[in-house]
Amino acid sequence: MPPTPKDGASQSDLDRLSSAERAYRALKNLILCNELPAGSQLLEQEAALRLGMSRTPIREAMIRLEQDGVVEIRPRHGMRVLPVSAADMREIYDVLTSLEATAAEMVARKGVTAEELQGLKDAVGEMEAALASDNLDDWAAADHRFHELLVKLTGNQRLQQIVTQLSEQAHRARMLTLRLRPKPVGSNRDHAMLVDAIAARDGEAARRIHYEHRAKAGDMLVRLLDSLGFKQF
Amino acid sequence: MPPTPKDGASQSDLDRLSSAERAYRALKNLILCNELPAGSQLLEQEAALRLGMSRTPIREAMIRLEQDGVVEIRPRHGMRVLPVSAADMREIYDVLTSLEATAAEMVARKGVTAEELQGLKDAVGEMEAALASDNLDDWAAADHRFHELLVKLTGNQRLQQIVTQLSEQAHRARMLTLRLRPKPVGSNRDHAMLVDAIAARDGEAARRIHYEHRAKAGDMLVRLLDSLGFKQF
DNA sequence: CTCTGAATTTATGCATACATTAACAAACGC
DNA sequence: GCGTTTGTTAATGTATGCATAAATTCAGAG
Repeated sequence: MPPTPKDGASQSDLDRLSSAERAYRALKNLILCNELPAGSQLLEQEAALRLGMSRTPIREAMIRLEQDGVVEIRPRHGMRVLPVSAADMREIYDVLTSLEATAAEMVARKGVTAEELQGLKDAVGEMEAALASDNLDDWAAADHRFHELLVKLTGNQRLQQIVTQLSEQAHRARMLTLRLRPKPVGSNRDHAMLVDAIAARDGEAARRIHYEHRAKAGDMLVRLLDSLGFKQF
Repeated sequence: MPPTPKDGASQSDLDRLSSAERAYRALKNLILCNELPAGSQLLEQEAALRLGMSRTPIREAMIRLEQDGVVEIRPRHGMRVLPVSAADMREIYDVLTSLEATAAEMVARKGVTAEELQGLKDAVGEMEAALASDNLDDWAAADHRFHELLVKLTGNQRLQQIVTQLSEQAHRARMLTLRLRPKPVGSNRDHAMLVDAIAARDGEAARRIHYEHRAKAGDMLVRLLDSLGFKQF
């Protein structure tokens, strides 16, 4: 096997990508990292200059971002990074809660291999370690991996794609509120319980546990965003 | 109020739409109506000629269709209308079942106005009438309206958008199997029961009824597609 | 007859040109 | 001063040109 980097893209990989694809990834990255904050506007020409390409691939990237629900294209004002209000977060979490609870049930009913279970356990372990060392960024990354893995284990690609899209929409707001909320100790407990339910192939319990887990997280985020008002978003 | 047509697009409306938007709608329409059957390929130039515009707006439309999950863009072969296999249908219905069951519960808990409830009842009535007069196309249209209205009543726009997208992916296969399955008498009963549960604001029952309803429909479609093999798709 | 490889065709990806029209600003009338 | 109107600017939507690279075809060797 040639030396293939497992994640991200190597230089040569990036090279062979189309400009439109590079533009899409670059812009999405800027947005998800809050480097282009909510409300920012970016003209096609500006983006083209910034990324060193012509307007055409930029337009194509913007169209995709608009369908992803992270920007809005306003005919004479370029693309505008969409703010995520408390109401938006409510919508997103209502759907995420439904889908991930279903995912948990599906995975529990179907059963998982020892390695797959270990993957979930590893993520939980990382979350506990991160929490012990007070590293919230690491915790968020591990939490994200856990949820991502759970959904992946369903094998349902549409489910994966939709959950990813919604998670990305919520990502910026989640990052901004990461340090404003109580330490997620309950979260780790929930995840451990879910892993047990999956190991026991108890679909009923898995659904209930994960449903409560996501509902709690959603309520907290919505309340936080509400209390923040629209200072950030 | 100026004479605004309530649905569809008037001539002048169509006129003021961008070519890219017209291309998107036209192509999507061709696909959903099976005029471009699954597996069809269409080059940019062909589509441009067909719709009387240049390749640029066609490209933009194709990009959107690809993100909608109805076509695949294959670099030297134009766009290809994606087939919907039994496994795809399984994926789609698993997600739809989860989301619509949640929608039913949300709507029941929230409660609906008399007019909204009547809208649901009207759709059920149309389905019964269509079934009585053996008009399956009308039945399918009314069924679609019922499900659409149910989701709309949640007020969750993201939920609506996702359900619409999945329904569109499933639409062609559903149409093809419409006449191959037993008459949907149970379906009408399910809908009537759901309406009652919503009227009674019984979220629990609403979820259960609609979950079973969608699960049944999904199983039937998957079995049908399986038995068809890949003749059509 | 089959397989290989080179030449040709052609669809695409991107850049660029251009017309359109919305946003902005300045000037004018009230 | 203030509202209106007109003129200007500039961002977009679409068309088009062009280089690239993939697919196909055809020829020739085995």
